[in-house]
Amino acid sequence: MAAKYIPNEIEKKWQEKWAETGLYRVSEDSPRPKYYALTMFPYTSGDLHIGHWYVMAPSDVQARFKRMQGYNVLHPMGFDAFGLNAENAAIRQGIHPYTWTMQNIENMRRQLKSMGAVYDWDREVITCQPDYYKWTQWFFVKLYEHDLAYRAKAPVNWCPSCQTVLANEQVIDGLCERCDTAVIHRDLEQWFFRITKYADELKEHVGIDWPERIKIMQRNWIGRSTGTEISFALDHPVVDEKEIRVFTTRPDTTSGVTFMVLAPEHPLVPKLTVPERKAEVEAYVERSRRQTEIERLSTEKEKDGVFLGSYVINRLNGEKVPIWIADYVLLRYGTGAVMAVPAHDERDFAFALKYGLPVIHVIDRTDGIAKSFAMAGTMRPGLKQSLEAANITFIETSNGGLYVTLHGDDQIDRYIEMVKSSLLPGSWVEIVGSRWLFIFASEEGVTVLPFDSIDADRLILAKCKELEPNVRNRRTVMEMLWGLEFYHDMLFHTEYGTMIHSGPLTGTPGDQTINTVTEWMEQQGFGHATVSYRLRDWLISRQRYWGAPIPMVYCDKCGIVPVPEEDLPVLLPEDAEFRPTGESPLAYNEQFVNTTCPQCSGPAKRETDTMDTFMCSSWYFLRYCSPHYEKAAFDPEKMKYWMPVDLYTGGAEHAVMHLLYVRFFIKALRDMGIVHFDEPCNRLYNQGHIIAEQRKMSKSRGNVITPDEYVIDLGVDTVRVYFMFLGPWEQGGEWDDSGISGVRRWLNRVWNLVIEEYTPRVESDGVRTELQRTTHQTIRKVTGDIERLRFNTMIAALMEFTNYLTKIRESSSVSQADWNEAIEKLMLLLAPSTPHVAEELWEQTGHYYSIHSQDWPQWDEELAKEEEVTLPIQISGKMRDKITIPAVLASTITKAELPQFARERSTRIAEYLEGKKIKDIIYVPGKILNFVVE
RNA sequence: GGGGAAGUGUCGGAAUUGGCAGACGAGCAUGACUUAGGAUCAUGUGCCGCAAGGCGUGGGGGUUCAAAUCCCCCCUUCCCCA
Repeated sequence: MAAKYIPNEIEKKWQEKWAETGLYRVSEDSPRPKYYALTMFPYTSGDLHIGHWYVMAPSDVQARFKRMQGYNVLHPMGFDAFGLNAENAAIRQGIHPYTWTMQNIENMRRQLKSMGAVYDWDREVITCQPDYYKWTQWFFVKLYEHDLAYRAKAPVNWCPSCQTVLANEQVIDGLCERCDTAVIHRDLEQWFFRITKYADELKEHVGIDWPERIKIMQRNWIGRSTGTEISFALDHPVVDEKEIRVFTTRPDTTSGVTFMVLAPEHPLVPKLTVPERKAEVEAYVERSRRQTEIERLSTEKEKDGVFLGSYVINRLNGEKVPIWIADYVLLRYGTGAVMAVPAHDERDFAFALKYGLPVIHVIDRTDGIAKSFAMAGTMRPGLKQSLEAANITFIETSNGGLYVTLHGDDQIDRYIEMVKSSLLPGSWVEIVGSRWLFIFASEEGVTVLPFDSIDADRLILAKCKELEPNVRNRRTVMEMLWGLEFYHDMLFHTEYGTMIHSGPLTGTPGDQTINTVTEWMEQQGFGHATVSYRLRDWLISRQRYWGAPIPMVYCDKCGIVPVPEEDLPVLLPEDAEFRPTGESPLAYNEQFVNTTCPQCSGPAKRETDTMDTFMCSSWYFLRYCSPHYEKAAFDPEKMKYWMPVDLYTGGAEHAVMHLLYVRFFIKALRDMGIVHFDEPCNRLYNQGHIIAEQRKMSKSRGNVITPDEYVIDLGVDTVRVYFMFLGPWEQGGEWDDSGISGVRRWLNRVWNLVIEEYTPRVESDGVRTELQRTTHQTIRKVTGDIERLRFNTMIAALMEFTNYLTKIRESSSVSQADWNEAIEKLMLLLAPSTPHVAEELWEQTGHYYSIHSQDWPQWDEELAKEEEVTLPIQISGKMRDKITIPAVLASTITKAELPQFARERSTRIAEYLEGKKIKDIIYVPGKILNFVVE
């Protein structure tokens, strides 16, 4: 009896041997083509959990596969080691962030080693080590020198609990990403990277194979919108500015502007506030400052605002437009001011109704529908009959009022004529929707007033109030119309249509409005086409200790001076004091703060903020190319050899942060001449997430599951395979270990299959060919699946192959040589997935060390080809029988021969066809045969 | 509200992209074996039906000789953005 499979023994044995012999040491002087397989490095938060393994184990399989395929594979590992977690631990437990981080790394490294990956540990990169962050700082200076880093005062997201600034991306639903505290706004002097300079290039993903959904997310995040910047005239005694500019994507609606809204923190607000409104305005500004962005933009919340008491002039029609502030306008977006067109924007419409601001329609409906309500007692008898005669639809109320719906200009015109003659003096009727008219009748005659401007609104409302006491409390015509539910669907729309009520531009058709209006405004000199982005510059300052210090010095004489390369790194002092004050602990460290100016050698102060950790992770893949290089961030030759990355795997949660920053970084370096390519990685793949108890695993939630016990219990190869076998990699899913023993059982079977002696008995040529065919089909399937990162079906194929080989062993019907060959292929196919088992079996079957240095098996398309095919036969689309025929025949048989052929081969089919007339025969060679019968 | 992904047995999932639905594994059932194990092996296992057969891929409609797959409407879940 052969030795049993005892995972822990062979795992230890081979991991030691691989390390001793330097099996996975990577160098650049190889005749093989290079392959850079990068996995997002982990953040040093503590233990690795199975979520990390789910990311790393399949990547390792892919890298091993590429290695066997003959590539010189770089598949490195490192640690993203700066960041808030370490510092928070320091505050809570009094342990220095460096100590805490390095302890974590030690444990994580141990766990990673137990996974048996191909990582070349000589290339490990740790971002919090001075020899790494020296170069992080160096890149900062480079960006500064190329005008891609600048300092500005800006309202920033501030987490009161973490006491630090957060990037927009770190604010989730108005809460801090890390501690779920509500984020507030604060003005601070900050460092920014000019990522917006690259917005257009980042929006395109030229020449790279990235998942469509990531590209879409990045495009949405960048949010490029083309529109028009329009100037509104400002004539105010105490304000120097003579205009307020707004950005809009709907310049065609400009003549419908009935008010303007500024962000509460807009610098003009104090000056534009009239004294009697000062208290109200200040209170509102104060309140919105305390609110989170998400509260301000929430659609559930009713929009509110305050009138400043000042006006701008709409240069299109000369109308005086009141200026309001409202918190749904953000200073960061566009110009911090928007023109409000309540007739064609839902939010503005609600705002106008709430505050009694006029609503003027300036874009025609495209469906040509108009509505009118003829109130009971306002019409002479006979209108009903006229409407019926004209085929106009209406609903009569119990007291004789008519709800009229008009379709098209003809009906509207005819209706106007009918109304003109039917309307009783002292009454009015309005037509809304595809026409905006008020018809008034008095003893003197009939007056038709177009509802087309703010003045018209005033005039019409006054006349209505005279006639009807019920509407005397209405502030606008629209408020009056809104009182009638029948009209609701007519009162605002956001479609593009022909312009109306727009002076010289009236009549411009809907498909030309944007261009025509913008050109016209350009000629008139108060508007121009422009592009606006949602993407903001990347704020990188963090008021924290545990990050790379920003290498800048402030000198009274020379101003802002970067630290020269020979003085880098600016080291973090070891004796920092950790207090949650909101300022970097570095600010209290006098030895750190006080320095001399690199230019004039006079006394100067250091920048005390540190960098966002996304800066550290923006170039770590470059460092892997030459991790010990001292003269620069990387050895240019080695970088040229390895970069760009061939396959980058990691979670989709980095879609708009890390993955956008990395691309920006590379583009910036390219423009500086430091790198030679446009994109950091050619192929990106996002695996899904393993969740536990419906949530992502995290220490704070207490739902962390570590791989360690599974490894001790079942062996690491089983764990690796189980992660792959769970389901499609990109999908992730809830952790459930109920199937893991199945994988272990399978590996047991594999083990026994290979180890136990095989004795041929009756050799059969037929079985031999079949064995060969199955082997080659398996090689083809496994190769294709790893290439496409479909690990679950790859494992299933290997299981099927083992099941098949078990049957062959039972029949003992192939020669020893044929058996050995099949087993050898099986071991090679297993090598990337179960490196330890494969290596041990390789040795036990008398092969030389190491299986991982062997060539990946090739398949022969001819040998893999089926000799016979199973042909399903349908009668009128229903599956009735299957017949097995030679593959050659399947492709040569003619349609005419088929009915007879099928009858001969299948009595069932013959019965079904008995007495039936065949209307049609569908035959897809080797796939399906379908007789369509009467 | 907008954008994206998904919905298949008891469960995880498969289906070469329009051609045998349910591969592979788990679970369950029955049996065999035994140095009684976290075994191992064999057989069965979508639903209804004694059967012939019928029904079945979230629901409803459509295209097609043929739909899990394509089109339209609706429902549910997850992710991203407002």
